[in-house]
Amino acid sequence: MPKAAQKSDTRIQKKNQSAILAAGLVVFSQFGFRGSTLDQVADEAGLSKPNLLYYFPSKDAIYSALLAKLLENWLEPLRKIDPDGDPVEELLGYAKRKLTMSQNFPRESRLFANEIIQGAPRIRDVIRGELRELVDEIAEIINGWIASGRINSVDPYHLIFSIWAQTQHYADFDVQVRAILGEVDPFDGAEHHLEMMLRRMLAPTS
Amino acid sequence: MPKAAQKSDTRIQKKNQSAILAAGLVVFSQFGFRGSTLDQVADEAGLSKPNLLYYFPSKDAIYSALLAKLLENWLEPLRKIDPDGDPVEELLGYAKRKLTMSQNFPRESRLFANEIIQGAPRIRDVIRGELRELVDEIAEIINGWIASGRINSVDPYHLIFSIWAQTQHYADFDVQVRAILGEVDPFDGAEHHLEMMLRRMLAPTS
DNA sequence: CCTACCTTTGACCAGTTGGTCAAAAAAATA
DNA sequence: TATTTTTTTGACCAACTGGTCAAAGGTAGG
Repeated sequence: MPKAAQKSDTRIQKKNQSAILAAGLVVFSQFGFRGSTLDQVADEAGLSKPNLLYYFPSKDAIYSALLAKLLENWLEPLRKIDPDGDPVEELLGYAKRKLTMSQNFPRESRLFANEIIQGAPRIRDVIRGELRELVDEIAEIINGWIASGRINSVDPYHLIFSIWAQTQHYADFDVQVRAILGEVDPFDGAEHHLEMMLRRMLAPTS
Repeated sequence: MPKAAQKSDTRIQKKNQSAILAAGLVVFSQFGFRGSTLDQVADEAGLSKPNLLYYFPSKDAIYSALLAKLLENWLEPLRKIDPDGDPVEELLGYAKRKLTMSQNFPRESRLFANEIIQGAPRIRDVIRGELRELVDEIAEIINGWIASGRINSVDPYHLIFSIWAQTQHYADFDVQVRAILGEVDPFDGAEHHLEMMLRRMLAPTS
């Protein structure tokens, strides 16, 4: 590893570190932590294995770095929900942001899915802490909207789950979705479907 | 492996084969094929590794046997959709059947998810063949219901995806769901939410 | 060009992996 | 009980795993 006392990353360091993370994402998102090997990652990054370990102290360090980076982007869209905005548009906006993430960062989604399926050994704390609190806050907001009659009655937690489920499905089950749709681009129909679904579900029946 | 020419499985064979498959399910569903080891499976099954390989010729054989068994149960609920039944009740019934499967067989769901995330190397053909055809048929049925005005207009493919996504989410992301809900049982609210969502979405607005 | 540091690599290591095999132990059969 | 068949196991193997290390090759600044 480049000396800890170093002041800032050199040009080469920046290039190789990001090459390693990019390679790690490709490999880990497909095979999970235990199913991936350093040789695979090194190969994908176009570096030798000892060279990998010059930039990261261990396989675990690469994986953890990826997870950490991922979690930031993962929680962010939730925070953007505005209690003072129009309820339906806020929730719709959130769903669309998540869908766009599935489209643009499918590997990140699969990395996350892999980690959760394996029991979330490295992000248990974040999920039980930060994420849970954040979801609780949003649930409060949604309950407020319901109480004031601005949207239909729904369980806010399951509403959030169903947005997560539907948006991530297009990234995580990409292979299956494309196999069934054939030539059709999944994301074209997905956005329209999601919007329609949420509108019909949330629009107050007055 | 027990001699191929054998007439039928002995008592011991039946017991051990199913013990191995049960153990394989536990291990493979958590770590995927590449992330699992024969030692883990043997340990979980309470057998020695060479003993495992007396019943199954290879790690791959155990995994493939599990996948094959899984695929049967996986496609079955879709086939039960009755074109002559009440549209909303038929779709609701399907969704509930899938949710019950997530509740009772979460490991099977995760095994499937793992396989798909990894690119479905061993079940590509089934997905592109049998599954696709089956979904096409159901899509036809749904389109018929829409044409006759018995349910609201929806894209049948994305409707099916959203049922898959939401039901499987409770099995595949079990850890996350429970971390957020705390003491609350996810499946209680899930069924009600799913039903309400589908009814609001499908009920013809006349 | 020289020096000091940064980067890369080949050789290597101990532990793990999927899998084999002959022989021992148990069961079933006669 | 004697014999045949099925089941189990310990010892073993080659390939692969994550990781180390000393030495070689580059690079940047003086």
